[in-house]
Amino acid sequence: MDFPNELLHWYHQNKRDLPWRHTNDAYVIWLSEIILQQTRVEQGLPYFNRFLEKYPTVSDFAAATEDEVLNLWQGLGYYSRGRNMLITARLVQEQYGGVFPSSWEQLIKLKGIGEYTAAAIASFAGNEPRAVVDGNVYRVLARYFGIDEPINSTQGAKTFRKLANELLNRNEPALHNQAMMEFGALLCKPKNPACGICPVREGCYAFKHNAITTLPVKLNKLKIRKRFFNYLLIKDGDLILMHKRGAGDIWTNMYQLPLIETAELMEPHHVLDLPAAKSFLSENTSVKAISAVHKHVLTHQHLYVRFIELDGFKNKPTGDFFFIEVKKIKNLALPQIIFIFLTKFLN
DNA sequence: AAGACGGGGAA
DNA sequence: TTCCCAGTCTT
Repeated sequence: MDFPNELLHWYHQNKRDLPWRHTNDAYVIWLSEIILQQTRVEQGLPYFNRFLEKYPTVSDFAAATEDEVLNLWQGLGYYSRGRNMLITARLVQEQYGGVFPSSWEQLIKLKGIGEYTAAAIASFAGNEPRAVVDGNVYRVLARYFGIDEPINSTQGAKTFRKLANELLNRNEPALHNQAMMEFGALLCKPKNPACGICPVREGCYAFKHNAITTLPVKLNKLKIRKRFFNYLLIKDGDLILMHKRGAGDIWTNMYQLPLIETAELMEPHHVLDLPAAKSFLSENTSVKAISAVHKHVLTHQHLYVRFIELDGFKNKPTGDFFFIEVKKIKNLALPQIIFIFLTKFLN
């Protein structure tokens, strides 16, 4: 049996029972694939169930508001996925009459759908012979065939895409793709792969040459920026002052407390002396409480976050600032750091 | 071609 | 800590 067929055989015996594997509905497949981008199955699963329950069809999704979608997406990260889904759902509703496309050529044009997702939906929903190349596939192919081209270089991506399509079982593209990914996720794992029970280890370059830990090769030059966030907690009875973030930074269009960002970690007293703080303060504003510094880790940034509770405020809020009832906070899409703090603080 | 974009789980 | 997850978009 050749390599792809061995994996297919392995898949039939070892696959997980996942809800999106019981449907051919392109909309449902799309929902699962977007949620699973850069996201573990266990983390995405509850979101998939909630989204499908709230938006059973793409028409239901298209009728949602961005606030609603982001609120449902809260905690999953990479929020542009949620915003792009709404754009795509509305386009599918308008241009395709609410019928989600399942051909690669149509899918690749949609917002939030790249090469991987187009191949996934086209093969799972349309039975189109397109090989998926995700993190699992990169790893499995790099190890088995001993490919040391960086998976995140332009040339490397081309090499792996070509190989993946050569291997593709064109009679069973959906099962083939599922098998490749499942094998990478469950057996040929990044760390401590289960080579001891691997059905294809005899043909595996990395197993034979003891290169499991060096393959796949990935160029990594991640620059991490430090940022210092001072959040102001301003309450007026059972109202709390909130701010809607704009585009061009993390957490686009999500909600936070009034923020004063500083170039370095500062004492709260000095933060309040800054010009940026003036619009929130009056002569009789006093500091009520100061939180410890919370470190919040993002992929490209480390946030050092402090919450400063104030008594009294100055102006009627304008623009993107507004007071909202505390009990309605749960309807806003909040970054995790804000959500966790407020959940604790308000209870 | 490189950088930005979240959050969490595993080792 | 470090890695990386059923990647995509922007510059």
